[in-house]
Amino acid sequence: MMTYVKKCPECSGINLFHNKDRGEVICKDCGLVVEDKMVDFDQEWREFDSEESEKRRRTGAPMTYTQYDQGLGTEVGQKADLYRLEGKDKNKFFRLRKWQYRISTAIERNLKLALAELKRVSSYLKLPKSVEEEAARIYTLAVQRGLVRGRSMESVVAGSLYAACRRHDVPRTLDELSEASGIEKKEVGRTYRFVTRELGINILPSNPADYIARFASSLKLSAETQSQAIEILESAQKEELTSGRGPTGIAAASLYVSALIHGEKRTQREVADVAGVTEVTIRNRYKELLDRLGLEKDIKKTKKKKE
DNA sequence: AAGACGAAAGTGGTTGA
DNA sequence: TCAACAACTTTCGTCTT
Repeated sequence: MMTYVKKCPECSGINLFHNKDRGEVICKDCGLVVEDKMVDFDQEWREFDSEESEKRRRTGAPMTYTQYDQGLGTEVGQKADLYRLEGKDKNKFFRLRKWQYRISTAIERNLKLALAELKRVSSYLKLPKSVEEEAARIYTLAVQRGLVRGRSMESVVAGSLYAACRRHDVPRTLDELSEASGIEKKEVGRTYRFVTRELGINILPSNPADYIARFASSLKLSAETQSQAIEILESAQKEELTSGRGPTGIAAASLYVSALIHGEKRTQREVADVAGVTEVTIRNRYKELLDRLGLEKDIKKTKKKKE
């Protein structure tokens, strides 16, 4: 079973303590309750043969936020039942079905549509299930608080997904979200900020290192280049070159430099494209990196080697 | 000819009065 | 609510390989 959270969002500590009895995950460093909706996956009974297991099991499909009723809804009457009923029973059946229909409030209908859209976008971006779940949870909360009013459903879906990505350290750029959802980039950003602020979701600035792996692989760079890019990134953070700057630009520049050092040169254009920034930004970051960390000699070294 | 570089003007968002 | 501001983009001309 994969853990839900790896790092404490408050202090970034990794000493997370799973308290199964209370269904909580607690950060040992700062005491923050990181997650309080854990599901206890153990069964509390034992079964010795198939008969007992039939009798004692009482759960159905897992509960999930990606179904509009969290997978727990009741449907009145399935087709097969319909033909078995007669007279009074048949009337009863129709009455019940009508009821069921009326119970579905506007919220539920909205959720049904939205979650379909959410799944579509999520699978387009090949996002892990956990992120999809989180996004669905965020969206559900947003609907309940009436945050969708005045905004398009799609944009809130995109915003929720973006927020979920950030929380799970699987960063996708706003551009990618925008492309997948067909919502303008500004709009996605706007609703993302709005939703996270209104719901009080902590927004830790995304770590540039999280982008490296994905960028590196789409540029087909070696593992060495990749790991050096992360080293460069870390020293850049020590030099305080990273604060206030867009994380994608920094990640892109680190990769660019690292590729130069390893003789796997990529053009600024290529790197800029996968990172979703312009060459100019890469140039600026790149220059800062060379200035503050003595990297010129490393690049020259690989140049000479070539000759 | 393509890529790298840098200047200048424009954009959208944050901040602080 | 408005203006100043920082980061980033777009555009374009020049230099280097």
